[in-house]
Amino acid sequence: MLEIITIKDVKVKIGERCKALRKSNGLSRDELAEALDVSSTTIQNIENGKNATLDNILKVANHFGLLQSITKEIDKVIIDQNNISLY
Amino acid sequence: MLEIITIKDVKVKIGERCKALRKSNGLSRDELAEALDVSSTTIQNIENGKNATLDNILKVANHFGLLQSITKEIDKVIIDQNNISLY
DNA sequence: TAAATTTAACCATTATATTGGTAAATATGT
DNA sequence: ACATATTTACCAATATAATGGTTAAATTTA
Repeated sequence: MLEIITIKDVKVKIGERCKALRKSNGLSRDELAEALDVSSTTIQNIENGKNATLDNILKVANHFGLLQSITKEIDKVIIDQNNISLY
Repeated sequence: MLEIITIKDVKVKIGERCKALRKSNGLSRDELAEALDVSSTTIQNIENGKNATLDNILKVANHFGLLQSITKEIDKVIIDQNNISLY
């Protein structure tokens, strides 16, 4: 089963995750936007999978304490690359 | 040992990884830039941890076949969030 | 039901990432 | 040593993300 994942797919997935994190923390878009010092339109764009800056994506991640995890996962992605399966 | 990781740290790390991937594939910045249809300045900025768009970061990841891994890691980050340790 | 909140979609302006170019400094190879 | 390739750093122009605002739709709450 070959899953073709596109860049758009990843952006949409990141947006969904940001939205889920915001909801599970009981925040409105305005509240999160204010906490991150960005506009709520930017939050909206991120959540809808529009193109965004790495900085703002990481601001969201940081607000929910995910920077540490992300750092670890970046390292793991490299390891995965070295152990890639051809089948 | 409390490690305080900043947004800048993550951007620098991502840049280092992009550079390592490019090098290990024997590409110059110009070659990678042309392959991704972006300018070599953009590659330079990414590698130096400057702010960039999610789209261009994912273009690099996609070129080296990392989209699949990234997708999985996004899911994992959420799981990590739920199992977060307080100590 | 109505009222309040949140989300969505649009717009003009601002801020900034990207582009394409140049030139200088480093590194690599002959 | 030289020549080549790569990297780095700058710049003005362009493209686009971000902003702040409004309005409408959708959802939630009373």
